Amino acid sequence: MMTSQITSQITPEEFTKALSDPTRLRVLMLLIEEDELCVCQLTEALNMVQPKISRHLAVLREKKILLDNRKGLWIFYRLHPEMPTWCHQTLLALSSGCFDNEPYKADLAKIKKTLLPDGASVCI
Amino acid sequence: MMTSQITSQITPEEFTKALSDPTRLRVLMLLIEEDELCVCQLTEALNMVQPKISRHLAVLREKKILLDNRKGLWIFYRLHPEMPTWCHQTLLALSSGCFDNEPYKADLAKIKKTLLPDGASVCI
DNA sequence: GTAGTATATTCGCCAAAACAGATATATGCA
DNA sequence: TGCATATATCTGTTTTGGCGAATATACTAC
Repeated sequence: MMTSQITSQITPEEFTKALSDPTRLRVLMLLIEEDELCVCQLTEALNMVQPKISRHLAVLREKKILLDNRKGLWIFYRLHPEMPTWCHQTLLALSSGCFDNEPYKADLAKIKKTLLPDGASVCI
Repeated sequence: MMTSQITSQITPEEFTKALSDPTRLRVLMLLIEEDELCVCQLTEALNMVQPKISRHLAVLREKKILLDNRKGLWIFYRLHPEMPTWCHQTLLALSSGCFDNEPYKADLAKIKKTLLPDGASVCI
């Protein structure tokens, strides 16, 4: 017998609420451009204290918008691969409104600087 | 001399915050499908008291997401024609996540019932 | 003018959510 | 084992934002 796992999908209301915080929006915009980022990279790029970043990451993780992946001491976050298509397209549409403006442009520039040319990431 | 009117554009933070309320999201989803709707149609379709609808419409109007247009006793709201493209595309992406589900499906059905076949709208 | 209808706004209250700071947990290494 | 680093969570406080109810405004018809 096959038991299908019912993974409750995020609702549009939950999704827009998750996007409604400026910090979370900045994180998501970065993760549209970069496959994965660790907490310390985000803390550095957004210039915020670490617990603040972690709390917002937890919100996005609990809604299955982000997926976390520990690699030793670091925990990397990425857009959840099973996120519905409409969520991804919403983020893409928003990104075209973001990257012409601050702080999104500067955030991305800062992140790019912490990435090695071959894509390997460093933590400070 | 030509003086260009600097109309401050909505920011992505302001936009996502405007979308983060369930009532406002429902209104916007309806206005993606219907060119214009008056307050009493929205009040009826969403089954909410009129001041509640009006307050949420005011939020969207102040952010220039909606444009109001009085016709006698009725005030019709529509998506603001000068809304940035990325806003419109964001709403479109969200709509494909909404209309398979409640309450969006039922809201739209209710609205359709209050429209005359020729598109002229009636108020109850 | 008055009356009636549609819509907007104000006010006081309450709950959700963000915050700073302190602390806890997990991992790696000596 | 003990220590250092990265990240998560807890706690108490403050801010934000939605709500119901009452009231105000705008328009139409008489």
